[in-house]
Amino acid sequence: MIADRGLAGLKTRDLAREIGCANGAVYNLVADVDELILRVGSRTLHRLDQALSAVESGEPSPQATLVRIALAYCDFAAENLELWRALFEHRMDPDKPLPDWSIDDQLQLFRHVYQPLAALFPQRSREELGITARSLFSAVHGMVALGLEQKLVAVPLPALRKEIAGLVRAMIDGLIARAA
Amino acid sequence: MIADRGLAGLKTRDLAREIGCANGAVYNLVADVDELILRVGSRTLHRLDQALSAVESGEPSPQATLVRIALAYCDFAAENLELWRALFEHRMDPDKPLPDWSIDDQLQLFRHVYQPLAALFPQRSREELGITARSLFSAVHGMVALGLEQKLVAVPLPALRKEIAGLVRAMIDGLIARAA
DNA sequence: AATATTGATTGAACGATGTTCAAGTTTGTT
DNA sequence: AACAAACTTGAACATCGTTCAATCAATATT
Repeated sequence: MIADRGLAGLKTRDLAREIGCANGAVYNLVADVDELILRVGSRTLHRLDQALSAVESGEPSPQATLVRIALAYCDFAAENLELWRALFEHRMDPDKPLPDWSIDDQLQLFRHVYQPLAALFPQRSREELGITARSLFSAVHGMVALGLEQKLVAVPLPALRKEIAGLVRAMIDGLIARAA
Repeated sequence: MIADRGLAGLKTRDLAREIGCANGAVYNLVADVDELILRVGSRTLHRLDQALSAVESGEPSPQATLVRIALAYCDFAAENLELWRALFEHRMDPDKPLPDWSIDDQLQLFRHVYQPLAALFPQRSREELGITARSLFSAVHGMVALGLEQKLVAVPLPALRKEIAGLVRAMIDGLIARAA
């Protein structure tokens, strides 16, 4: 339901009707809609993880791998738009903290960026690499997020991919030049 | 109310009580909560615009200006966290389109990135520059958005500023190197 | 086999929330 | 003073997530 109606289109009554039970029965499977959304998010993150892993195989240069990962992220977001958006649009009540399994899911993502980065900058510490990996990931995420937004001018997907590839290469080149 | 309770904490009844009128009277000032949020967003965007303009004065190099703009964006987001989040968290019904004045507000933002970029790459066309400006802006936005997120590990603001400055410089260096 | 216990299922009900609207009140004009 | 226009009110409506007493089914126990 999230996939084709968006997070806002998820209603417990519709959901109950679709799976064939009374609306109250939803709460035997799940404590909250919050938990429901988190569990859907967990599946989405795992599929995203697989999509990113699929492009890491046998690549010559770490640079090329990073570009391919960024493009794979973009493609996944475009092909799973609503599910991907649900990962970031959803906000918990400030007092209810995220369960640990959900936090773990999210941290796994940076791993994909971390490894090629570690190959590029072997002299850097684990912390430095972790921070840079997060920054790089965030930058690409921002480009995808605003690029796929309908709010402003919609960017055609091929143009967005080209921009992402260009800017990722520029970022890596710049990082290498600064390290030298 | 958005500023200190967040978008989700904005309730028409609370609002009516706070401004001293009946809950129905809110709809004489505004057609929707959507419009209300958009109007608050407009104010936020104008203040953001001013904050970015304030760092553009008499700067030597376009590079330094771009870094300062990125940091100013980060600082504004940190100091106006909930209002800034409201700009991006809010989603309209898919059938109700954004009013023109709201779209204009948002497009103005890219102007700040466009001008220093045009100084750096005078040979590029207006379209190319516009696209690159949007990409650069989006990348910084992504770093700020995920950096200020409490969901994952909270990043201390000084560390985030350092990361943004570093990656912006790297991106610009990379763009220049590729242009050569 | 008969009964008791446990657990799932139901759907009505509650509270919160955005929105509407008939009725009442104020304000402005002639 | 009399009328019209506009504003204000607060009750009512629809739609949510969520709860829960009652019912039902299944399983365990005697």
